[in-house]
Amino acid sequence: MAKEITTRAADYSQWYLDVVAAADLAEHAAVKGCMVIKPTGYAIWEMIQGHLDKMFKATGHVNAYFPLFIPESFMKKEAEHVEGFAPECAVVTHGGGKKLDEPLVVRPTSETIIWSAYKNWIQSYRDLPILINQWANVVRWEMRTRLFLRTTEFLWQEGHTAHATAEEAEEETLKILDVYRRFAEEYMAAPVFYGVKTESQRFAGALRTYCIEAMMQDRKALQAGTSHNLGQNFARAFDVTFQNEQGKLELVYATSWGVSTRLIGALIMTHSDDKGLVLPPRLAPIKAVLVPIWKEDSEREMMLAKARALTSGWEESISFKIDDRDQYRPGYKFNEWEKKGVPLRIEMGPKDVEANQVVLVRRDTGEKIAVPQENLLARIEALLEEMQHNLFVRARAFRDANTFHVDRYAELAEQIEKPGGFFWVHWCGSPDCEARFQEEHKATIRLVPIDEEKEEGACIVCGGRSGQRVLVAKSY
RNA sequence: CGGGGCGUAGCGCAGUCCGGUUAGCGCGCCUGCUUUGGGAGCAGGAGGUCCUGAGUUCAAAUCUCAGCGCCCCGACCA
Repeated sequence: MAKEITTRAADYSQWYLDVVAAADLAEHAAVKGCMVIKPTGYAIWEMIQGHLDKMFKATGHVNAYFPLFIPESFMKKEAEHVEGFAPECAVVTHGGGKKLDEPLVVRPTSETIIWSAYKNWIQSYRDLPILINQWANVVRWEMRTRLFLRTTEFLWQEGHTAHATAEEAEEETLKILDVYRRFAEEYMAAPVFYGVKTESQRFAGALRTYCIEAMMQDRKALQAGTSHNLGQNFARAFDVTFQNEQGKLELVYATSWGVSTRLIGALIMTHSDDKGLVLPPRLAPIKAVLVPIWKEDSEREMMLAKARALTSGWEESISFKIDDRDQYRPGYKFNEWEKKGVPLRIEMGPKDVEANQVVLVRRDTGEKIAVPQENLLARIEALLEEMQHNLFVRARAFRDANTFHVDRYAELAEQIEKPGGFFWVHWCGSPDCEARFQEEHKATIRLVPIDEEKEEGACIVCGGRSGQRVLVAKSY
C-alpha cells in the first residue's frame, strides 16, 4: 500500500510533501532543486493560467514572449537590480562548444531584456502605454528549495508595462494588485491581506512593491503575488525616453508584476487536510468523479451504461470523469480521488439505480448527500459553488481567528512563537525596529496596509510615534 | 554555507557493526481464479551496474580511501 499521509499535527512540513506526492502533483527531478510537474499538478497550473490570463486580457493586457537568456551586461545596468539578483543567477558561459564572448544569464526575471527591447519600441507618448504579459519559466539559484513554494526553476507570469506618467504607472500597479487579490479570493478561495512592502522587502529596482499575503494552516504567511511600481529606474538604466505632448523628452514609467507556481503550494496549504489535497472547485481540473458500483460483470456493463446515460451532455458544462476501471474496488477509488482533491464524488450503485438517486460526497466536508437523478447537473453545479464559497469562508475564519492586534513587544514575542499567526502592530517606520522582529523572531513586516483606517499609536519596539498598524508574521 | 540523514527492484525499507550459499521483505507491477457500497483474497510470475571509482582479501552490499548525488532542518528568496 502507498505511504500514509503524515498528519498536519504530527509534522506540518512532512504533511505538505506527502500531500504533493499523494495527489501526484510533482516530484523531485534529477536536478537539485528542480521539480517535475506531473500531469495532475500541471492541470492545476493550466487552470490558474486560464483564469488569470482572462483577467489580464480583460484589463487590456496582451501576451508576448522574450528570450530565456539575458546578456550579463544588461543585468548590471540597474544598480539595485543586479545587487539583488546577482547572487542567485545561473550563468551560461559556453555555447556550441566555445566560450562565449559575453556570458548569458538565465533570466531570474525579465525586466532588463524587456526594457532593452522597449527602448526600440517607444518614441512618442502615442506608443504608450505598453501592456504586456509573458508566461515563462525563470531560474533563481536558491539555497533551499521546497516543491512549488521555492524551486530553482519555476513557472510564472510576469507583466511588464510602460507608461507616460507616474500616476498612470501607479494606477496600473494597483490595478494588478486588485486582479491578484480578486483571483486569490474568488478562484483560490484564499483570503488575502494586501498592502505595500517596507523598503527592506522591496523588489530590487522598484520604487514600491505591493503584495498580497495569505495565511497557511500553520499560521505562517505566504506572499502570493507582487506588483511593482518601478518608476523611471529601468527607463533610466536602458535609456528609454519618449516625446510627450509638449514635445519634451521624458523617461518612461514602468511596472512589473508576477505570480508563480508557488500558488499551487498556497492552494495546498490553505485548504488541504489529512486525507490529501482539497481543491477549490473553480480551480479543480476535474470537478466531479462518478464511481459506479457493481457486484458482477453483468452489472458492470449495466452500471456503466447508466453512468454514461446519466452524464450525457455534461461535457459542455463541467469537466468530470467516470471511473470505469475494473481493477480497483470502490473503496480504493474513493480514497484515490480524495487524495487527489476532486471536489465532488458521485457514487452510483444498484441500490441507487433502484431508488433513482445518486450519492454525492463533498470533499470539503465529507458530507454524503443522496439526491434524485433528476436535474442532477444543476444540483452539482450549485453544490460546487457552495463548496467554493464554503472553502473561502472557512479559510477566512481560520485566518481571522489567528490574526491579532498587539501593543506590547513581550506579547508579540511570546505569541508569534507559540500559536503563531498574523499580528497587527504599530511601527514607527524605522528599519532598525523592523530588523529587531527579524533577528529575534524570524518574523517580518509582511505589509503596510494601504486602505486601512489610520490609527495613532506607539511603535511596538521603540515606542516612537506610529500613524498606522503593520502586519507582522513569520513567512515562507 | 552550517547541522542532520540517506544512496540496495518502480516506491518504502531490512541486510552493513562482526566480509562467506543463489541479496531479502512490504507495496506496486504481470497472469489466473474468486471478489467489488471505504485502501480485496489466494496462487503463480517478472523485475537488481547493492551511487561511482580505487584499494584490502581466496572472497566485498558489508572493511579502507576518494569522489558524486539527493533529501530534511537553518541563514538567502517568489
